[in-house]
Amino acid sequence: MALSAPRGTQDILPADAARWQALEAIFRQFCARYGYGEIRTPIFETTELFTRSVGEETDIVSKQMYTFETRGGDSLTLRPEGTAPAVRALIQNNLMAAGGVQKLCYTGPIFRYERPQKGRYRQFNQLGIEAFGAAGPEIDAELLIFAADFLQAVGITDAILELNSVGCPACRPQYREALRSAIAGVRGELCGDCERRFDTNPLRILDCKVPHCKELTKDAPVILDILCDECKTHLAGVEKNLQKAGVAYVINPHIVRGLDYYTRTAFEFVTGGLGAQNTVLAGGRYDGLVAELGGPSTPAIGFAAGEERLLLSAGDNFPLPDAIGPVFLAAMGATAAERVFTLATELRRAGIPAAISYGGRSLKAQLKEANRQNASYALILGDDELSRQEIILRNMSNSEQVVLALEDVVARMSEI
RNA sequence: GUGGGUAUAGUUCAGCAGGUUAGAACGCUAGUUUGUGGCACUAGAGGUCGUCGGUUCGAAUCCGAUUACCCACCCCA
Repeated sequence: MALSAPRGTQDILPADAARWQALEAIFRQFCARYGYGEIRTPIFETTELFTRSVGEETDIVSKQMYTFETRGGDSLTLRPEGTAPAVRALIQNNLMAAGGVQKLCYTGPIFRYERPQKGRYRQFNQLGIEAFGAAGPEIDAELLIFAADFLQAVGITDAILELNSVGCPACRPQYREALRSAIAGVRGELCGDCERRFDTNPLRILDCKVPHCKELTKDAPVILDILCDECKTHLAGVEKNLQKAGVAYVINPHIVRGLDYYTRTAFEFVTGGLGAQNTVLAGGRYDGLVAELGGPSTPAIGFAAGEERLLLSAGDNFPLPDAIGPVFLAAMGATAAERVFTLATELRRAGIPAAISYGGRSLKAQLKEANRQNASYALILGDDELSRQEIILRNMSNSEQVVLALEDVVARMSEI
């Protein structure tokens, strides 16, 4: 019985790896432009890090994390997100002590125990950035410009930026109560899920897909009406800077964040083609988290994006750089095959990608192999048995051929 | 955790009112080509029809269970 990978995981095969490498290269390029330095944190952390950042009671902690116990009895968890580990590392290594703004970026696997579906896996890869120490709206706008341009650069041209403010500890509780009291009268008419959400997460009721729920809540208050002056000013500042940069956005007051440490700016870039998972990149401001995890009170904002979703969403628009295939060395005859092996080594040591075929196949088969490997050129070593020891350089794309001397081969290939 | 769909060759799929040796396309191997890839033609290899059980003289086909994958709900840090 053959084994398969666990549910919700996948192999990234050589044929796809080029896309991943290119995606991450583009991301690193943007990080360099905007001054984000890479941080690599452990794949697993203490469970407490996530229970403290996410909250003890949620479904997230109780059934969506990969938590396990060490032999020594410590509880560890495969990281279910990138922000909390980054914050932990920031605090532990005292990065804020350097003063100014700390900008961190990361890529890597994330683990969530969920039922897989389109664009959703149990192990997936995220790329993300976090900026610590800047409270004003400029950094929000800068980060959104980064995100918008990055999505463009990877070929996602139809993503829409949806922007909202979730308020702050001063005004969000007021909104939550205003919403509850507005809906309380029709609570009995809501669907079962919303009935439950009323207690657990009333803001999510506004996003219910059931038409009747939508109808019941269409006149419910939105948070933008209830924001405090500071939050309003902040949002206005973000919008002004986005407009100056020419970044299109829409205000969507239904964007919510379940957790209390989120403040003010919240956003999602949404797109079609991802099934029910229509968010391709999301983030927001979390001025409360660093202190929540025991660090100095530090304003912060970040975003993260699932790399699988980015590639899925970009599809054929993804700007895959042209792969330059190897030089393929083909042999006519047994002694020529030995010369091929030696010459391939010589070329590779000179830094030139070289491929050969294995096992003495016909010349036709060897050239077919060259084709399969997307070879740019083929070097055909002549038949020793017929004393035709010349080397033919064949351009695989237009079949042009020239004859080379053995000692010229490396120099000639270096030019190409 | 809940619901729906699918499972036949390396891949994408056909076959299914139950009936001898299970098909196609593409891919693969080789030949036509005293050695030169892509095009064409020809031949060949490759499947215990997801697994287990049941009905039947007979099951890829009908029934049940199970597993895997896909999609959606819940959740979404």
